[in-house]
Amino acid sequence: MDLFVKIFKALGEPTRLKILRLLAVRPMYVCELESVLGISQPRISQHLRVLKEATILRETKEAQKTFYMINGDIMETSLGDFLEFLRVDLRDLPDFKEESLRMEKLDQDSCVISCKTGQGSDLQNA
Amino acid sequence: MDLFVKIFKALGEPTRLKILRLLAVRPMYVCELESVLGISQPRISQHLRVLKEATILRETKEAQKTFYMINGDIMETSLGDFLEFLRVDLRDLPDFKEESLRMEKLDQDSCVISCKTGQGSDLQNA
DNA sequence: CCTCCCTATAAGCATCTGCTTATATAATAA
DNA sequence: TTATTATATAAGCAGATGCTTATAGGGAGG
Repeated sequence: MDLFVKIFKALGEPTRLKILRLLAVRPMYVCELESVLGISQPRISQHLRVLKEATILRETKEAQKTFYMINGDIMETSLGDFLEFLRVDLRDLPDFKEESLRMEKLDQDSCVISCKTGQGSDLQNA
Repeated sequence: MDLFVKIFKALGEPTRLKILRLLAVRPMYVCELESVLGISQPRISQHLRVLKEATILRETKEAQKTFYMINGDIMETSLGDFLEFLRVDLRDLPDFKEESLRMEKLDQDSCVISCKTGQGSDLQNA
């Protein structure tokens, strides 16, 4: 889940989306991105770092230049994984261990209509 | 592009991802989410609003309760659209009109190795 | 009516984020 | 060496974000 958050956070910024879209055309040097985007070099470097730390990009050093490219089929893969994450049984997700139990308890008590009551019966098990 | 940013920004937050994952099991009332997640009601309401404004969720009012659910197949659709957005020709994206031109110019001048020079020839057209 | 229940919203606060300017680092060229 | 090119990083600041506490408002039931 943490990786999904990191990836989505990286994608949820207009400048970074633009960089990603340009690198989808072809890998580029930082200075090329600077020319094409028309924004400052530090600004680009900072966004590239975020995208790289989210495993979306990877880099290759060439002399003084740095060549940035999309990390393989990361987008297809990770977005596919995310849809799968939404589909699988909640009990199979370690991050949702407690939530899974509370939800089953809640479904058992489905005869109880009030939320307040449901919460009460839940607290008995907390 | 703005919608993509909005969607990814909404997804790039752990609490919201958890809410989304729970609603992938079944639609729920706010008070149910409160019980299952074990976090405060205002906190949930605020996150629900963000997800709703990103078109990820929709709501149905039932008396005092509000029923939240995932907005159809929004995730499959929008993530598919995003992959398509990364694939299409840059010139077909209105948001990349200027970038598209600058990039073509940059590719024309590919004989010029230096970024500095490339930037110079680009500025001639600015 | 009055009182809960459910939800939304507002205010205040601490943290995070993205930008600019300035500087550091490293490789290349003169 | 000194200067230049390419990139990364740091500092500082304004605005955004997420949380808590408090409150508002609408419906249900006594």
